[in-house]
Amino acid sequence: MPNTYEYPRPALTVDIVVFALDAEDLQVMLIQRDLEPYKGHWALPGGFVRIEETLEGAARRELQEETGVRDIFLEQLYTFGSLNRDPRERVVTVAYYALVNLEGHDVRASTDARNAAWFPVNDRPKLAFDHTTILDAAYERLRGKVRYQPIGFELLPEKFTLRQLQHLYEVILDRELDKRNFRKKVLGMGIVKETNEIEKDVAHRAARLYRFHKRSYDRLFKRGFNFEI
Amino acid sequence: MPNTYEYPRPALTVDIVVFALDAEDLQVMLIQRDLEPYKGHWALPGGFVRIEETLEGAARRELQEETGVRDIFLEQLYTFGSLNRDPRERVVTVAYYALVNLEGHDVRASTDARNAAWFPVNDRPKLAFDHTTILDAAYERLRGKVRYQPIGFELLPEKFTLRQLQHLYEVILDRELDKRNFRKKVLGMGIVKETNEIEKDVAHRAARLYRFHKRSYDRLFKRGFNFEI
DNA sequence: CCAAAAGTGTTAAAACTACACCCATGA
DNA sequence: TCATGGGTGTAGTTTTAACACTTTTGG
Repeated sequence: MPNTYEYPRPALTVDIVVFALDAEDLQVMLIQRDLEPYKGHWALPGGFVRIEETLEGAARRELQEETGVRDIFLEQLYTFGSLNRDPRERVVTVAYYALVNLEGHDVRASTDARNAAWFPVNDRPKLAFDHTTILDAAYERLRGKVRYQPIGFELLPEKFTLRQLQHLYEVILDRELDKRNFRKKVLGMGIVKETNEIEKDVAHRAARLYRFHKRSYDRLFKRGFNFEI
Repeated sequence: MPNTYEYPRPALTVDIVVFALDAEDLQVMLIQRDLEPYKGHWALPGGFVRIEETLEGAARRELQEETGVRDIFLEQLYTFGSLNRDPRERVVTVAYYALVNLEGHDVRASTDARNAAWFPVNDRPKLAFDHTTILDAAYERLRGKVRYQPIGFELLPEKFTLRQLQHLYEVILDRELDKRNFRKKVLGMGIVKETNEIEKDVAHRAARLYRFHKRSYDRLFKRGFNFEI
């Protein structure tokens, strides 16, 4: 008999918290459920782990199927296994968080016959299952990690202004930063390289565009350098 | 038919990396396997998650069954799910790491008819499965986390000397620290309280004993205080 | 010519680093 | 009385934090 085991096994799923940044806020992508339980509620994208795919593989597949997003920064967050997470049966979920830049990826607001949409992290609907707990954990991880690892760049287009970068940190850390000190610090680290382009279509002096220089960062990191905003 | 599912499911296990500190080194607890595969090899304590217990519950149960250790600091590390971790079938494991103080807990070197023993983290045998990867990840997590969260105290007895605390950081961070600067910093944070006891049975001037003051730490932490060694 | 954001240095305060000697205790 | 670690302060350097004006550009 296939799929029969000596002892009962929990179902295993992945759920993904996808963050993006618009001009105002940090956003999270949610999907409206079309099945019970929690039909009609908003939830994190996710689904079952297949027997022949890795956890990260499952996360990437679900993300593409449900939101059209691919080739993005994805990192494991935490595994949630409390007993009554899902009213149907025991389900253990491995949660991931992802960072995308809204310009570079064609994140459709609706795919796969489901309703997908961005919500501000701080102004979101009630979520299905324990997804509020998962989202809170992801947000906290992001806030913590962004300070000492240069993952924030994943939320920006390849070329960005220092103002955009500062805005990113201000939104995530939820406090204002001093412009001069911020520039001094970021430029002093030598991990962004200026391009010879400037931003376009702005109604004021155009700012220089910079690019994250992973090569420099990796070199510094190996020497014990501590990226810290 | 019980334990039969529509789709195949991976087995779900927990594995625990238990760290302790002796006078010299950081140690890790390993168990010698008495069954195939990897019979006779050393491995991390761990085992299957039962359908009616949480992940952390499974970790604590296995830890007690296999090593006799209980009531200790335990934190989820990472979930490992690559396809061929286990030669028998697909097994996903949720790894935890634990910190114990050798004085306070009666960690028997052998229980449950198995052979359990401490090994220096930097001088350990080859491990079964992907347990070397798991141990390395735990060690890295410990090194990272100990610097900005006061989890190191879990490796010490309730009352400890500042020298012991400094030694702990030197071993984990693998570098020497300046005695005066270290004391200045730790005492300046106000998160250890001196007791009016001194150490005993030492062949030199006895040092004052201190105690970690969680209350003060929690208060500072809420105000955004950043514990940093 | 106005509105809006770009870009740019200095100074005071705080934190960090390096460093050496006397003291108390038990063997 | 000797060996061992306990305990203590200062000075130079580096890092951080606070702060305001001129320039460029498009509307």
